Amino acid sequence: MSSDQNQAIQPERKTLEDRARMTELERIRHSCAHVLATAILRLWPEAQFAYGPPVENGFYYDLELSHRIAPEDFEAIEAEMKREIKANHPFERREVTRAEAMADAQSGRLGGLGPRPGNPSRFKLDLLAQIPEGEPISYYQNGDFVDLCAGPHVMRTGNIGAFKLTTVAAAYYKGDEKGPQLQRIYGTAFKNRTAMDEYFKMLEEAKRRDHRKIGAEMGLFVIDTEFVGPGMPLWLPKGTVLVEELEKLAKETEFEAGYVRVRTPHLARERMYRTSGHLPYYAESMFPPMEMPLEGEARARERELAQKVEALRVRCSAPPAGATPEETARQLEELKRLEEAHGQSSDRYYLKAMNCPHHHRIFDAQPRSYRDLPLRLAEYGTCYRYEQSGELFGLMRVRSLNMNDAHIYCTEEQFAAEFRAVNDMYLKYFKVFGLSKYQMRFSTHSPSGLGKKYVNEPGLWKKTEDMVRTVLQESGIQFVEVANEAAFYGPKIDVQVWSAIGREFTIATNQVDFAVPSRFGLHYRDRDNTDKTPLCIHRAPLGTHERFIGFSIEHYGGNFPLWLAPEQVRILTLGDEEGLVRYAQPILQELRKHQVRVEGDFSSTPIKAKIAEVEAARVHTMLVIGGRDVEAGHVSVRLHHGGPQGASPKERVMADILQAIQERRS
RNA sequence: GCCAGUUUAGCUCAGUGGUAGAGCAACGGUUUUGUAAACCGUAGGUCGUCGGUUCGACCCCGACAACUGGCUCCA
Repeated sequence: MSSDQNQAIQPERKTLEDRARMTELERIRHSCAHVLATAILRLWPEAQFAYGPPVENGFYYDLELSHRIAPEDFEAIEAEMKREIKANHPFERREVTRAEAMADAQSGRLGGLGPRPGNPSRFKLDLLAQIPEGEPISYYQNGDFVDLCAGPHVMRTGNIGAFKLTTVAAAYYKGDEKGPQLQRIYGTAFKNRTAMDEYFKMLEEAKRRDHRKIGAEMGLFVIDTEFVGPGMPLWLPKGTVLVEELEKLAKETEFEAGYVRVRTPHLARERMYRTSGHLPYYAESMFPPMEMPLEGEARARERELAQKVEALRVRCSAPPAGATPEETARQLEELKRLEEAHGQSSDRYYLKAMNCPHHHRIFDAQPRSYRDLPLRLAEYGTCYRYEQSGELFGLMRVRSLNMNDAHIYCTEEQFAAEFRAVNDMYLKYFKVFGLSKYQMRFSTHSPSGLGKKYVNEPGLWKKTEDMVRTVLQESGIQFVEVANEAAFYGPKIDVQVWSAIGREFTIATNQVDFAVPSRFGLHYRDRDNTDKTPLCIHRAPLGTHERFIGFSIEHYGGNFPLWLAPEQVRILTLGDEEGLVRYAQPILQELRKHQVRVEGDFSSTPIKAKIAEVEAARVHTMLVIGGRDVEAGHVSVRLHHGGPQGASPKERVMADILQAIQERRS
């Protein structure tokens, strides 16, 4: 994928070398962003501009303006943009000194049509401060509009062939949730009208493939927000087929690769997530805990403890007149101790947001020898994550999810081979699904996050990151390395894929964990009769059912290969005459006997109508049976989206269907 | 969570300050057929929820919820 996609996700300063590599189309779009700013300033001269880069499908400009720009404003803005393009102003580059740039920013000239006294260009001032000492500072000017910009641009505004504003959104300045929120105007631009029309046609097609639309059409899943809750899909029978076919594939693949399966509950005590270290990092994303009533003695003890704490609190907040400072300090100490004990004695349960701690406890449930390693524990575990409401998105981002999870416990020596095997498993899956557009992202820590976002083990970070990098390089896998995106317990590889709509998703993950096993005190007895802590690899090549199926729906446009199709075969008779039904019925029975998902339509409905219905339902194969077929011992095959395939002996057709399913033929 | 928009029948959508329509789907009939839609009929909605303005609200205003497009986050 283009580097702009990454820039959009992770806005880092482009280097001058990056900029020099900007394609013609990117230059057009970047220039169009300047033209957009020019137009907005004509309408609202006080607007303040921040970033205005090209992105994968167009460009945007972030701005601050008291007027809320709405799509109704687009017409007026586009009219101004057209004027600027028609004027065909050249984009003139000028290098300036830092002092000059600061002065122009102060006067409001930068990112404006002229000086704006009392309205300094505050974002440009901030951007200036980010330009490293010694790097040239440049302006680009088109007409009256002067912007702080390293370029490059097209020669003239007239070189922007076709453009259109698309949406308005909010964006945080520099992506910081706590920073100021700006208005972001998105648009797109192309060399000419034809290219732009093609793009919008593609968007239309993408909309048709949207997994939410197809999911409803095909009856795959529903999200019942009223009774179940947002982000918690219900799998309908046809969607459940997809879930179970995926599980079958995963179980077979993992079995072959030496995994063993386990099953764990959906809940665990608070202690689990305190020990794992997830709570401090992750509490926001977990459903709030369930407080369990205590019983018997525990309850009496708890009550006594609560009283003691309360009494001590009163005494500490208002010490008696004669109390010495030592006494007060001692009581504060005591209060702290009791409060802690009080907190620990409560009985809280959390819905699990991840399976690893449960698996760690399984590892610890039996004594382990180096001979047991690598131990690969696999589970399709159900997890619950309290994602922010604005994050929820069809099947792609949900609150209840089924992970294709496994944890591999291994020695350092085994690590490389195991990690490589996991990567190979990804590639194997991608082949089954015909996924060719993907990118491996190697996420590392950042030293500034140590002790906050990341466990404070600089040495281990370096060591494991080196190990992963080496594996990737040795196996010749293309990857990009991204700093400051690791898990809190170690570096990871995420596999990004792009849906038909061009949306980017992390579909799979492969993570190293050097921290949590030791927190759980996991160990194995090594050759030299000492206890050692294993390394742990967290991996989920198929991600979650929810996301993977959501993605597959869009990938296939709902036209699943035979092995995955919710309804694989439908048998259609030409009318409901007894002879036809008598011939068709045993074919249906025979296929069912072999676990084929087959239905029959032996009604009197006209054949054209039956076919129309089956095509709309996206059933993979149709077997049409009329008088001619009965006479010859044939069935007429028709494929969804493939049209009539002619008549063949029924035994041969059935055998071929079974084989295609068995091979998971694409 | 933040910004903007949307919410009318199962689905796709009309509609007006004076208490709602179409097509498809569903259901009941008729129809007996060779590869994407045969005909007739029936039923279906306190117009997202709650509150306000009004003689009167699906329509105007407000709050909330869900969804959509982004941002932040992420499997």
